[in-house]
Amino acid sequence: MGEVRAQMCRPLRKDAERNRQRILTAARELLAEQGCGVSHDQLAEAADVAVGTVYRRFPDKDSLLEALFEEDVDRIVHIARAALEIDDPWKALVTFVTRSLELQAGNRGLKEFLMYNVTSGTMTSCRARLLPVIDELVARAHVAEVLRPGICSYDLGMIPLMVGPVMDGCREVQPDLWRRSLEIVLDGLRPCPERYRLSAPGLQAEEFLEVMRSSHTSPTRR
Amino acid sequence: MGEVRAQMCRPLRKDAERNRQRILTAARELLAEQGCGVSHDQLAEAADVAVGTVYRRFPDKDSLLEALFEEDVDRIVHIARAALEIDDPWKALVTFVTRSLELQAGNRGLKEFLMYNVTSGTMTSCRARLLPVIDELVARAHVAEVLRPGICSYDLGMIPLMVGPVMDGCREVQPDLWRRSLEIVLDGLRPCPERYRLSAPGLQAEEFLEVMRSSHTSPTRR
Amino acid sequence: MGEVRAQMCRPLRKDAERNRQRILTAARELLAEQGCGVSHDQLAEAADVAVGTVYRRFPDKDSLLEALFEEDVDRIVHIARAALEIDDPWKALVTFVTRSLELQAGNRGLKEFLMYNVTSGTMTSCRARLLPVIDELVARAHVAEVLRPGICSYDLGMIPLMVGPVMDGCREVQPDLWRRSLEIVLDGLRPCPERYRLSAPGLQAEEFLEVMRSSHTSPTRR
Amino acid sequence: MGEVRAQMCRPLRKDAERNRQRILTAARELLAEQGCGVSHDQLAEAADVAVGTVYRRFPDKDSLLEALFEEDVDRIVHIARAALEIDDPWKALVTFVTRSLELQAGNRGLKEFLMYNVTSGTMTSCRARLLPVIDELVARAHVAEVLRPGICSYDLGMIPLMVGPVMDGCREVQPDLWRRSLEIVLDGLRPCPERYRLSAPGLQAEEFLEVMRSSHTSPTRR
DNA sequence: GATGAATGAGCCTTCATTCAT
DNA sequence: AATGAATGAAGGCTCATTCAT
Repeated sequence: MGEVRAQMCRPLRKDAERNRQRILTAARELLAEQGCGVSHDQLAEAADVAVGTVYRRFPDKDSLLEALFEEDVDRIVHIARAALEIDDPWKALVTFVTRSLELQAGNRGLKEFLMYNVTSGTMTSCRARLLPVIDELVARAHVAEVLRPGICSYDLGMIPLMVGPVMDGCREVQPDLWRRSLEIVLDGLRPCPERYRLSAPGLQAEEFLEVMRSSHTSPTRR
Repeated sequence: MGEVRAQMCRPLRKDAERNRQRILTAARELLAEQGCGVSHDQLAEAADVAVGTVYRRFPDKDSLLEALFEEDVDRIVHIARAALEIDDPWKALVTFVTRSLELQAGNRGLKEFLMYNVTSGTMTSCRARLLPVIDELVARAHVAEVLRPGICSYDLGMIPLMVGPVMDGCREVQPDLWRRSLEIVLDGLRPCPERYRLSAPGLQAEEFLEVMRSSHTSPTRR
Repeated sequence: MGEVRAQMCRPLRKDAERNRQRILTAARELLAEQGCGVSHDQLAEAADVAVGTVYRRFPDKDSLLEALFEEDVDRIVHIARAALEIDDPWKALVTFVTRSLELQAGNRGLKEFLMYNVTSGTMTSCRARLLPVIDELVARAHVAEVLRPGICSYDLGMIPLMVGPVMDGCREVQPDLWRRSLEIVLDGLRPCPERYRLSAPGLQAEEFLEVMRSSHTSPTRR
Repeated sequence: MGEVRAQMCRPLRKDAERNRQRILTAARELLAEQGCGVSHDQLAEAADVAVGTVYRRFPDKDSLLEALFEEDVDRIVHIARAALEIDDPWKALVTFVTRSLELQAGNRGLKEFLMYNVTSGTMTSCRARLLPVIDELVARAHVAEVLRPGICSYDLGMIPLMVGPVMDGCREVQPDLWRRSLEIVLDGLRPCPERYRLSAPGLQAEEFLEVMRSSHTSPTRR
């Protein structure tokens, strides 16, 4: 919110911009380590500015989280583009998902943000940036028939949500355990003609797509 | 801890037991709605007792959460037993998982508890109660060759973690959306001979089992 | 207070008396170690009775402290009597004071009680029991002219107050340091003809005695 | 601690300094009356600031007590310096001790602080400020042979501890009664060649000094 | 704009005391 | 009489947010 206005109005004064960067840098590190619960005071101290400055730049915690998240999305877009270079469409998809999750693995704040913002406006706008690339990854896989029919980009979008808690819960035990759960999910995305079907299957693809699209155009606010 | 003693020593006095139930009832509702962050004061007010009473019965938040969780585990054990009555081994497994998740769907507190207690002692003891039954479900499925080789009970244990955030994130959009993600995971558990394999697969079954078992015998303390 | 009534009315029932003793025994130990700040719950637990029982027997903390103090006074009277057996009047006095303080040295609760009850009714009645014996010690010393003229029993009564804080403050450094301060005080009690005098001396003996006596007949209540 | 930083870094902002003074003023009064047990809430109300402000300035009770105590020490140093102006070495000593105690007489908090901080770091640093001046008072008295051989500054340091409880205990009876006990102690400090000796004297001077010095260089932490 | 002090609500916890069982 | 559960005031502390400097 506050962020948006700042970007619209005019470029920030030089020192203000420098402070903004300091805050972002400090916040990135702190949030990755300690999650979204860090206090404004901690942030301010780490950034070596006063609390008031944090508030001026990021009127609420969300606007800060969003700014950080935007940067993460940049990287994920980058990963997705890189994956498009891979010839094997399934391998491309797997590479994209795996790389994205590795990004998320060490970043506690990011996982929390994802969990509490599935339907937020920020998430919607970020999805808008990601969807074209992911759609292409998905489309290629469908053409090659290496993806279970009916799977769409939104299904991929759930994966970070699903794997995050496994990362957190198992880190102490074995930091890579999440890869096993991911493998199961990826297997679940594969086509498998002779597979048994649940008698009462969940949402079918068309219905699912409609629900997701409508929700993201006019996002539900909590 | 405090709870344990109460259960070991002798039945509570009648009035005490009544208050204990009041607290549990209020807590169940509050936690389901608002998550584990509810304060002792809120609990006391909702249960219509004084704070001190809450503290007497549940000296720390954990002991309360654990009491509630025990009840949930009771139900899940029940669900698992009921599933064993189903002839079709795959259907039994699916039914168990689905019913368990339905239990969890409306309960924010339960989901949070699961996420933050993967390696806790409580979770370990609860797992000890659940594992025998689940093991049987899994064994039957393996015998019938309807479960991907290498899948074990611990893999099933990750499912609540994985589906929880999808439930939360999508509730506002469409409360049943998680069933679709679950379907993907369940498909991932199916055997599929001709399936492609990831070039760099995650933990293999044997290694995985060893890690999980060792961690749960002497659980890592946070 | 409550104590008094209990003693007046009738002998306690046997189990009640047994509980009373348990409480006193536990309290003696706990208070000696931890001072007067121990909670009723601690006391009850240590005595292996319920809090309510502590309250029934000793309606307020003071009545318990007083009961314990009575016992201490018994011992001090005993010490004083024993000191009267010593021929050298000065040595008798010194022995009495030193032994009393040794009693007090390991008893944090006793020191605190003394400090907060100088003018209490209990203290007054205890003093009444002690005074005759101490008076005799003092009188003998005066006759032998080994005590500075004007010193009276009440002056001796201040010594435990004075040495207590030295005991507490220096225990960690050297548990016997208080003996040095005591020595100074004892030296101050000796006659010393050629001694300089303070230009503005404090209360003179007669006045002092009068003040003390009047205060102790009808003790000021805080 | 919190205090220290404030004093080191830079002068406080004007409004902050004003609040700090308010707090100190209120605290001085409250502590003098009610002892060190006053709560942060009481302090805040008396100072007409919010609790948070008290905490910001004095993160723990100790830092507040220390700030107050520093001021008291300032005054005592002043008194000691003034005493050095007095020609008669004994009279100088007596004046110093008496004036210091008068400062302490009406201040319950100060007495408690002294009693519970004999070996604290604060006390050690304060002693460091006082010792030079007191040493001079003591040295002059020794040269003039009006002080019992072996008495040192540390012995004088015990006097406030000793007289404090007498002040408290007797205030209601007669607020000046402590002067009589002080007189005894002062007499104990006088030289007196023909005086009897205790058969088993306490710590001798050399040993005493060593104990005290070592303890105050590296103070024992409670 | 930046600063950081002040605010005060709100959480956690303990404990003296009462009173139903 | 004994028990021990319940009460609730009170103290300790933190932190998001505002606003004077």
